[in-house]
Amino acid sequence: MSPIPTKTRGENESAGRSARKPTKELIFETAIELFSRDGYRAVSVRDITGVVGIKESSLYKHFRSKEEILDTIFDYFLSEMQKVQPPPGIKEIMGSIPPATFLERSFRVFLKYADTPMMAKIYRIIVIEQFRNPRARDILLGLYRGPVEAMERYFREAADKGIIKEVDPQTLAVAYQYALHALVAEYSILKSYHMDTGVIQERISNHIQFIGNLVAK
Amino acid sequence: MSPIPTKTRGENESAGRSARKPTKELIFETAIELFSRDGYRAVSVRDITGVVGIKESSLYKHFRSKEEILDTIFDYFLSEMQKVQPPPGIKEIMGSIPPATFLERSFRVFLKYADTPMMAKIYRIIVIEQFRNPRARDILLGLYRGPVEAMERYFREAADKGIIKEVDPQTLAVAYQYALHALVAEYSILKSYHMDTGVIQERISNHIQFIGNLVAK
DNA sequence: TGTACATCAGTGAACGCGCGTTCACTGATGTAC
DNA sequence: TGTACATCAGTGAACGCGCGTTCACTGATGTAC
Repeated sequence: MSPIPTKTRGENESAGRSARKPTKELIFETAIELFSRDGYRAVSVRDITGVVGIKESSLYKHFRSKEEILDTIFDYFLSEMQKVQPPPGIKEIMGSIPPATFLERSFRVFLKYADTPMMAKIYRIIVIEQFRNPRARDILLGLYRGPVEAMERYFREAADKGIIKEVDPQTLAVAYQYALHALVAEYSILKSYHMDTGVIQERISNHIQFIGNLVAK
Repeated sequence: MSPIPTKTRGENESAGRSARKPTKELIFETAIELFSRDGYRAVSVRDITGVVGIKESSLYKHFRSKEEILDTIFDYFLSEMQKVQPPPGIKEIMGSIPPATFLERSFRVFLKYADTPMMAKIYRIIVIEQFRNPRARDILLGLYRGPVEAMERYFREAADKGIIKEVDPQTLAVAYQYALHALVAEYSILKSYHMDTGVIQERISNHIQFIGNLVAK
């Protein structure tokens, strides 16, 4: 269930050239854009409604408060992130491909959902708000721990089945995923300032290959 | 040269029981405390002066503007961070100790300067402001790249001297330092919310040992 | 097909409040003679 | 030792401005009969 219902009474989806996104969606997207640039506190309701093209009082027809917009944004992020795991058909293909290929494939699944303009912006909001907003904190802690646990399970099972070398699965998962996390975090800064991301993308591919080959038999 | 001069005319350092920190220092420390909790924008000049115990107009006797306080905070962070590198006597001891010990020792030097209450708080400010403030961004990018470069040099030289295995030094440095960066970032969140940091500290020690042993001959 | 009614997005004005900064001032302290 | 002056941290009041939210309203649209 999407946290942003897009259809309400009176909207004509087939309106053609004059079609315009529902106002609630415009508020939602504008808030993400502005919050991700300046942080929740620095963006005013008037900033948002000014971009959307409505008066500030109209915003309250769609959201009960400014805080509710932020909550809706976090809801959306979580619902998208749920799609990342589990990697589809992990059990079946695990034994038949080299670990580097498995890691690569898993990372591409992650990118598919996480490397969209909207998710990138929400990630920035979470980073900005992590010390102030407990929900942002919990989401970010989940982004640290979830992938490590998932990768630890993979390394353990793959080692048990004799597919990869016997290395402590948690140690390996930590070295792999925490590094990946920081690499993605740097990528996120660079992208938000439109700086060159070539070097960091190279480092990411390289790291995936390195850990994959490290455990390959 | 400290960005916060602590002595001015009229201050009596040996004043005994009635001694009080210079107001400029109190403003500086209070601003760090509040900015690190809520972010620069969310903290008002009145918030700061209220804690310090002066009127808001008095703040402008010490800082030209609210923004100048933030700049002074960044100055302080950079001047402290300069002390971290280079690890003292790196060249001499490099060959005589196992790589895991070298990494451990380097990390302890980092902790000595970075894991103080004040530096931890400034780090949080930098994280919060990274997408909005170009100085915060540059400092954070330096925290990603500086240590990687330093460790790359170590791995390269150590490999050249036959002290460690021949692994691509940059790949190794990336796996080592980026993971460490993310581990420290998670440690930072946990500490700011007074949550348990035992698990993450264990992971840090473990990671240092893992990479150290990985390249040991 | 025509009419009465319900729904609801959007409006305009206002609310109490806090923002960063300025400015003429006070009064304590240090310095020069 | 006493006096005149300079320095400067701190004050109190005010500035123009923007904040999140409320509220009675308008007017377009869909629904029921």
